[in-house]
Formats: sequence, structure tokens, C-alpha cells
Amino acid sequence: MASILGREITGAQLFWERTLAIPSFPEFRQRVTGQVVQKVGRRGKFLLLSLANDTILFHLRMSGDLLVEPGSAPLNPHVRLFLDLSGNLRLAFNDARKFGRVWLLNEPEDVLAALGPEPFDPGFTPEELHRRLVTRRRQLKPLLLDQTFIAGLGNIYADEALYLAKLHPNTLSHTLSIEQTTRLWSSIRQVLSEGIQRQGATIDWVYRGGDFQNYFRVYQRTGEPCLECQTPIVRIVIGQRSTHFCPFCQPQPE
DNA sequence: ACGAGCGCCTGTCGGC
DNA sequence: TGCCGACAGGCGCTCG
Repeated sequence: MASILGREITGAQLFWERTLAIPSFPEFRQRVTGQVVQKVGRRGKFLLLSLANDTILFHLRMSGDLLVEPGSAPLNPHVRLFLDLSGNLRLAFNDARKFGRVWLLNEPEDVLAALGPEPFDPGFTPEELHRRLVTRRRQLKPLLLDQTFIAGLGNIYADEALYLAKLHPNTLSHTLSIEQTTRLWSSIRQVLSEGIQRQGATIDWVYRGGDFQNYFRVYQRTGEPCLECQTPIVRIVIGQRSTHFCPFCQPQPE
């Protein structure tokens, strides 16, 4: 796969208005055309393309995907926006459910500043996590999904981390001891490391990734035995998101 | 401050 | 077969 680094953006097309959060498409095309991709980065679930004067942010949401392909390749019917790149390449933003978003920003911090800490940041210590937990009174599951609390966790990783930490998803954040917090801290890092190592999960018809789905301990294992105690895994709904846990290993708090 | 409900979207799957 | 609801790796909004 050819790299997009150092390529010049020579054009752009938009197929679904709402995919482009900001600015208008005429301004977007005018500003990006002629700029060179200098750096590719990530912050939380946002992907960053650094240009000379601007940053393009991508958020894939549920069904988004970014593809580097030959400029002459047939267009996937779910492509919502693409950039033409020098060297006859195309960067296509594919998104069946149209939840994904693209921003062009002079100051990416306008969007990124709201994000919580990166789980692998050296400053993100168990003590820091504990400080953040006790200043809120929220159920752990929705709190872990809150990108302003911690950046980067999604539904799979929240469930898997709570299972490894032996914490019920309903547990209120301010009740966690230092010991429980330390377990949660290392569990978050562990499940993210595993997911990265496995290159993510491949689920359904649209989610393209690695094979982490073969190593899920609770996610989408409703009714199957817990790997530790054989108790059937339970599925509940918290904050409109499906939540999977072992009722024996992760007992309901008092 | 927090949680519930809803909207945004397309597609698949299982049950009747 | 066809229809219909449930469900899906996310997040922003309103309301109480």
C-alpha cells in the first residue's frame, strides 16, 4: 500500500453533505487543493491529516473506513468524500451508515480540546484516573464511553476492561478504591493493547479489521460461559448501549 | 451533574 | 417469500 505522506491533494469530491462537518464544501476543496499531507496522526478516535496550514480530522463513528486506492479504482457505493492525491491515488472515506464526520480546521484543538486523556499517556496514572473517577458520580460503563473522561474507548473495550477489572458496569465511579482503580487502569491498557495487536475486530458485513473478535471475553458472548467461572454472560442495556458482563465475577455493588 | 430518550442512517439477521 | 422488529465498534441534543 502506497503511503499518502508527502502527496499533494489535487482535488476533492463530496457525495453526502452532512459528512463534512465544517467548512462548506466549496471552501473545503479550495483550501485543501494544493496542500501536501505532512503527517498522519491520531487523538482519541479522531484521525488527523496535517497539512501546511490546516488539519483534516476524520471520525469513523460506527461504519466509517478510510481507503487508499488507485485514482482509477471503481468507487465504492458508500464513499461519502474523497481526496485526489498526486501519483494517481485516492483517499476515500467510506461510510455505509453516514454517521462519520470530516472537519477541516486551522486549529484542530477547537475540536480535540474537549477530549479526555490518552490511556497510554505517561501522565495517565492510576492516581490520575482515581482523581477523575471520584470527582464524578457516574456509572462506570457510560463514563468509560464518555470521550471527555477518557479518549478512545468504545463499547467493546469498555465491556472487556470492566470484566478484566472485575467491576460491575453499574458501579458508581466515586466509590472505587485505589485498588479497584488500579485494576481498571491496567485493564484498560491491556484490552487496548490486545485490540491493537489483533488489529481490531471484524464483525458483520461492514467492519473490516483483525481477529480480536476471537478473543472477546464478554462482548457478544451473551449466554456463553464465563472463561473464569462458567457462569453465563449476561447482556443488559446501559445508556442505550449493549453491555456484557459476568454476574459472578462482576457482582452488583451494594 | 447525571441519566434517559431520541435522532441520525444503512444494512443484516431471525422470527413469524 | 415478505414483512417487521431488533440490533449494530458513536455521539449530540433535549429534558427532567
